[in-house]
Amino acid sequence: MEILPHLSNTFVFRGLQPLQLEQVAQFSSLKKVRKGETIFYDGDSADAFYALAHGRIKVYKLSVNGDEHILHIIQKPGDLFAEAAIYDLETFPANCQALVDSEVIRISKDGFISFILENPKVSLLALAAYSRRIRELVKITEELVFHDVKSRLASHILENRMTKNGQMIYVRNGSKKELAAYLGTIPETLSRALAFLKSKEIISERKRTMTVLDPCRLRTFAD
Amino acid sequence: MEILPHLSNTFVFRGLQPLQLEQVAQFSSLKKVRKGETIFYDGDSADAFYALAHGRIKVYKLSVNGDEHILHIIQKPGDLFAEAAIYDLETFPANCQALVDSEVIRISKDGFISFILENPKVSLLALAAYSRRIRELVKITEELVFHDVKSRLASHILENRMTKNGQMIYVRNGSKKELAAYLGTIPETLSRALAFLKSKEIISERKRTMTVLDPCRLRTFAD
DNA sequence: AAAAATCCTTGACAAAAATCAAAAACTAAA
DNA sequence: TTTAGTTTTTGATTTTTGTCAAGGATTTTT
Repeated sequence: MEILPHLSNTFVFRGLQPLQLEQVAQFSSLKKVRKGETIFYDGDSADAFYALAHGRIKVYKLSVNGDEHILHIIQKPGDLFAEAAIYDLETFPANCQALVDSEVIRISKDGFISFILENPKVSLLALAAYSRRIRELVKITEELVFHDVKSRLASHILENRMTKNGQMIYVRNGSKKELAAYLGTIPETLSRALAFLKSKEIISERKRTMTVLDPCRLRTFAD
Repeated sequence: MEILPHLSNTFVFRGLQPLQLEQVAQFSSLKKVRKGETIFYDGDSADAFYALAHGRIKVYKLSVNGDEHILHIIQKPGDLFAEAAIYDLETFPANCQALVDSEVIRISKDGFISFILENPKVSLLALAAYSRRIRELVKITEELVFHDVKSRLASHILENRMTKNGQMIYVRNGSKKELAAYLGTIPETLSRALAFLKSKEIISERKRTMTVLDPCRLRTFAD
């Protein structure tokens, strides 16, 4: 059980005393999930929440005709998911599936609640985590309402870019279908948006790496 | 100072002991705001959060060209707003303005944090409140991605309807412009969506009251 | 390396929604 | 009540996005 190092890497439990971590470990368990495996379904009874140990997890909703909309992709070890369901909901409000072979930590709802009651400082960390998620979601709705696909793509690239020897690059880690779902559109529309940016020589693309050729003009599309 | 009854009506402080309420009152203050008055602007430093005593408040973002998108309308006394900014943000992430003459309770950030640390049970209530907001926002993004304006309108009516002597009615409390912004669209498009539902005799409208003539068919548009 | 499967792109078209402009309906003020 | 103001509706048009279908490209499997 090498669960402790993973726990101390979650931002809710980071900075806890070793003794407190031991307590948390008592109501937590490590679970391996294979690529494509579902961790929980929309509507499943929610008696736990999860932290990512390593891998890639998607949290998504399905529309009546089966289109999926990705609400959240968890890929940073230590990030929590499904916490929203814990406090006042009986069932999970979305589906959750591993995109690659992953390991997740399952943290029991009841265990966590009694732990919080005994360790009030932890609750402030949890509240902060929640408020971050809220702002993330507010950002998403704002993007959806104010901006078209081109500009949502531009923002996304600018917010997730890295710099590699002077070049501004964005490395896509999922499929384009996934990226499209994340941006609230479909692969065809994403493809056209990308084609547009490439035709204007604002970005270039090779494999999973996009290079931003003209950051300035990309920014004008982003807002 | 008739602040105590208002406090005990907020869902974070509901159920608190009189003594605890007194404590909360010490770092809270009642503020009158006139219609149109701004409570805080996007970017203002966030050293407090708010609860509605009575009135109507909008929390909204402005796009670069001045279009407003309403993220949240607070009209239920006791509802919190601007809490997201408290825990890990220095500034408010949106604007906030009174839609009618209102009274709000300003709750100091520092005061609240020390209070939580001494009263861990309250944090569970706060966490529950947060998770509700998260689900609300998830619901909004989902609606925006999956559904067109007609169906967002239909859902909205169905979720906010009341029953008055056998009739299923929806009473609009803001302007249509406000409703349009809330639904993530513009007044013209809302107007057309309404005209459509009226032409099909699914709803009728008189003043600010819409009567649902055919709940069944309205529901088919909602999903 | 060939075959199969999946993913991505492109085109033609249809639908949804935004924009612009103007008229109509409603409200509030003089 | 008349006027002035705002809000709402309607029409014509354009832009954006989705749908469907087909062809390429890429990856995976055998």
